[in-house]
Amino acid sequence: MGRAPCCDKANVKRGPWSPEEDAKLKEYIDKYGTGGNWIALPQKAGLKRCGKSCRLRWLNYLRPNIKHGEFSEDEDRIICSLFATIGSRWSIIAAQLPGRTDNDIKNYWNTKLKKKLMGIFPPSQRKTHQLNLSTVLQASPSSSTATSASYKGSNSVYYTPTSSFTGLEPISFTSSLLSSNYSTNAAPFLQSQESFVGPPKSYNLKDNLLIFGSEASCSSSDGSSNNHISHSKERDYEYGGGAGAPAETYGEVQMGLHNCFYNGVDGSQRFSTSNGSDHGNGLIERQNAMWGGSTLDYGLEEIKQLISSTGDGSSFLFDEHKTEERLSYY
DNA sequence: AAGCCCCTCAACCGCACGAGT
DNA sequence: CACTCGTGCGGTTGAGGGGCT
Repeated sequence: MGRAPCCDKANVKRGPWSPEEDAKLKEYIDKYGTGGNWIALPQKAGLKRCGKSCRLRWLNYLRPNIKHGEFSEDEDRIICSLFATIGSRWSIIAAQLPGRTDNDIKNYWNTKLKKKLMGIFPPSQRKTHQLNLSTVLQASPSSSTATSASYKGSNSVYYTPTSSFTGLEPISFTSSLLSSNYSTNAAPFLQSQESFVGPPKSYNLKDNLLIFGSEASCSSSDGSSNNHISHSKERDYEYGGGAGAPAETYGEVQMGLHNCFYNGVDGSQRFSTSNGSDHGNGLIERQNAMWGGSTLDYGLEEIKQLISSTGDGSSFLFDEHKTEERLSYY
C-alpha cells in the first residue's frame, strides 16, 4: 500500500504563485506563524495550495531576509569548499550562507558554479586533475595521520579522527574564484582559527564544538570519543573517535578540501582523509549517489575531484594562511 | 521578424526521517 | 513494535526569457 498523498492534487492549484497568493500567505504567517502545521495552513490562510507548496514558497521566496541575486566570490568559495567536503548537502551549505536558500544554491551550483569550475580546468588540464583515488591513497605517506569518516545510513556522516591531521595540503585553485582572500563573515568556520572572531549565530566554539544551523544541538555520545556536529534537527555530522581511540588524538580537524578521499577497496566505500586510513567504523553506506560512481553523474564526481585535487602545485596554490581551515574539537 | 535553442530558476516530486500514537 | 502523519531534503522538471541564426 502506497503512502497517501499529502494533499488532494485535484483540488489544489499548482504552478507559479500569483502576487495575491503571496500576499495571503505572507499575511497569514506574519499574523499567526506557521502553527507548526503546513498541511493545515493553506486552508486556514484561504489558499488553494498544497502545504508543501506553501512551505516551499515561504522558505525560498517570501521569508524575510532572503537574499536574491548574484553570489559573491566568497560565497562561491564557501559552496565549493563545502561541496568538496560534504557533497550535495544543500541545506547544510545554505546554513553557512545567510539569506541563501538550499534551492538557490542548488540551482546556482547546477547552472553556473559547476560550469565555472569546469571552465577553470579545460579538458586537457582536467585530465591531470582526475585523481584515481586508490592511487592517491597509495601515494599518501604511510606515516601521515588521518581521519576517516563514513556515512551512517542516508543522512549522517561520521568523521572518525584517528589522530590529528597532518596530511592536509593547502587548498589550491588557479582562479580568482578560489584564490582571493577571505573577507566574508558568511562562513566563519571556514576561516582560519586565528581570525575567527565569532559567528553571527549558532556556531558554538566555546567548547570547541561546531554547530550548524539555528536549531543545532550538540552531543557527545561517550564524552571522549565522539563529537557531534549537528545541523538542524535530524542531520548529524559526527566527528567521532574510533573505538578505544584516545581522546587527545582528536585535537584538530582541518576543514580543507583534501580531507575526503573515497576508497573503493573491495567494494566497500570509505570516506577518509589523506592516507585513507580506515578504522572499521569508517565504512560508508553510500548515500544516494553522493560519492559513488554507479549512480552519480560523472560530472559531479569530476568536479569534486577537481576541487579536491592539488594540481601541480604551481598555478594551483591557495594562500595557506587564508585557507587552511581548522576546526578544533575535543 | 520568426523560429529555434539554451539557460535559469521556481516549483514539483518522491523519499527518508522523526514524532506521535 | 508498527503504523500514520508532517516535515525536510535533494533531484528533477518545465515555463519563460534571452540570445542566436
